[in-house]
Amino acid sequence: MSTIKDVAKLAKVSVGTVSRYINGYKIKDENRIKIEEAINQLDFKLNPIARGLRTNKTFTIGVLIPRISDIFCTQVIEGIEEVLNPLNYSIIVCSANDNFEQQAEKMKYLQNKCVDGIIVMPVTSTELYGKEVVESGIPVVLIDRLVKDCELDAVISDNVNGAYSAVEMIIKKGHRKIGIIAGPQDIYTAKERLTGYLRALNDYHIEVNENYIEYSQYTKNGGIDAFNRLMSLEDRPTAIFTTNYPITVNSMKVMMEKGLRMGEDISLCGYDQTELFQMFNPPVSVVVQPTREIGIHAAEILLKRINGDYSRFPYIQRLKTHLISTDSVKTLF
Amino acid sequence: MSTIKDVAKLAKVSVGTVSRYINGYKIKDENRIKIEEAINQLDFKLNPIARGLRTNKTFTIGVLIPRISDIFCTQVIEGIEEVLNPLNYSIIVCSANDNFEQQAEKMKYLQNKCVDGIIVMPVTSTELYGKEVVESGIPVVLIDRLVKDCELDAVISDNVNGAYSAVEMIIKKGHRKIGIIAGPQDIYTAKERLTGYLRALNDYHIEVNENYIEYSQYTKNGGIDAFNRLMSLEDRPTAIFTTNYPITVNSMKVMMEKGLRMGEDISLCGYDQTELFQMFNPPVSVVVQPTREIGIHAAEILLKRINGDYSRFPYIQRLKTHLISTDSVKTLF
DNA sequence: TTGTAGGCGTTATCAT
DNA sequence: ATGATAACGCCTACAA
Repeated sequence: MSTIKDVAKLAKVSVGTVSRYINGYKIKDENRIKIEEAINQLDFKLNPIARGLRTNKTFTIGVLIPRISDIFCTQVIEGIEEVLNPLNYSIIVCSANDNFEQQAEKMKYLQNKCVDGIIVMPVTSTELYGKEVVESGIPVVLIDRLVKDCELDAVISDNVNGAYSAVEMIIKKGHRKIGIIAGPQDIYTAKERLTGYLRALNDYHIEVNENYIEYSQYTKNGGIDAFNRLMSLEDRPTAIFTTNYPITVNSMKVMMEKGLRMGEDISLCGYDQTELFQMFNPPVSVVVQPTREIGIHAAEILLKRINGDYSRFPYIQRLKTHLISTDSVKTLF
Repeated sequence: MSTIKDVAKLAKVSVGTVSRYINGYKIKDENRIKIEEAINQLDFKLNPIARGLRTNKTFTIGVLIPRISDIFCTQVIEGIEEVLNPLNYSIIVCSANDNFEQQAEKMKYLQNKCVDGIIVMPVTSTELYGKEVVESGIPVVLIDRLVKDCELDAVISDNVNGAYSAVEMIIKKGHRKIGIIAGPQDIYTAKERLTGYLRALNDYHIEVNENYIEYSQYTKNGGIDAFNRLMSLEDRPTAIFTTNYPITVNSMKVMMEKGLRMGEDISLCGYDQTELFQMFNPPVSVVVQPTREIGIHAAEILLKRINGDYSRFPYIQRLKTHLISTDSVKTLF
């Protein structure tokens, strides 16, 4: 690997001139040409490690998500890449494995790795595990979930209205006994979706039946027990709103096992999209989040902060969801 | 941020001693204690950038995959993480966006980023785009696909036997008219799966009908036309083997649209697993790859190479698949 | 506009 | 076992 020293020698200029050329400062045309020739000839590549040592910038950003194999997370990452890659930033991906201790650890880890900024999807909304990192001054942008008592930029989707639109659709199809499997109320998203549910019932003057509100973890196996409890009620709901992907999938699984026909014996509306959902018979109604856009906006805000622009901080951006309405929710009248 | 200089000053030793302590060399107990105290007091963290400049090791490895939101890829990454994270390596994830030019670009990009090694899932098997990078001496491990004329370590799944087991199962259920939607034959995986198909037919003395062999791209929308062509044959196959995830999904989509019942009007066996596949009625037969294991083994080989151990190079590791056999393939006799 | 030289935080090579 | 010091490759005053 050749260095700017080699380039300087070959071009018969000083390293300073070479460095200035690289960094876009004005130099004599004559020198520019000589330098360019030397760079080509030596196949010179700037060493980002050395530069990072001087400039305290590594051109890498950390992305910390609850789980790597979660399609929601990776679609967000695609959005992030779309923005960051053209600017030559690389992204270090870390998984918290759905675990808040690991989240705190990985936050510190990324800080120690000298990333220029961090985009994090918190595993819980009660507290930002890894807060010390934020306090150290490194830019951090939240995605998908807000965290209590935490003044940070964030890009989330509008969960209240997302849930509202789903429940509204269910109501308009004639359902009155509508169950929900909500997530843990210490998770921001989960809380908001429950709020949307309650708000819709309220707006349409439907009395809330506490028995129809079930809770479940937002982890991989969530929803199974909750769904079973709803099904074993004496006056069971005619429709169920499942508030995230695993809960939706697992509820469907239980339905299959029990021989319940979706949209016939029981209506279902889920959250988060998979292409496969639309291939069931009937296709599954879902609230779709703008995953890619979340990534794009998060990356853009982060860049702004990295470049020292702290205007409108903390900036909380709420993106609209959209609803896919299908026969998985039966039309009663 | 404090440096080892600060630590040295506070502990009243030289920077050399501190550095030696950090790197696990023997130092006087008395000094060790003083240094540890100083480190705690200053909350000293080693700067990996500076270290990297000296040692030419960054403790980051690059992972280059065709597409980030592909579940197969992310499961592999989880395996990689499992091995690398405990060792303090971080992984930079890059997507080639199913495009060989981008693959070449990203290979160079990773090299310029000074990663210690690269794990790459090639977008095609005809050539390793980014070969110059390999020639520069940086360790590279292939996953999922081998590349022609390319002597590199690789971890792949046994596609021949994977396909063989699927077709064998179909045959044993009484089918004789078995179609296949194969992938582009310049992709190693695709070629092997076709080989497995042919070998199974041969072993069971079933004549190959060229009309039953269709090809399709391995991209997101692959399989639709191919499936339609098979369906429009006068003497159409009774069962179809779809050789990757998108083709499987899209074939199912076409079936739905045409009102063909899977496992009844037409039998289907696919490739690659999604939890949703098992929730259809009937569930979908598939060949399942050991994704996580591929990641684990790839990371382990890469580590070996990074540490200078080039024994048994190039080492090609072939992992077994397993078959989920369901009623999506009808039992004829 | 250019060259020179010091420094970024480590590690490694000397002597001691 | 330790201390002093020269690298590592780059950027950036500073002086010219």
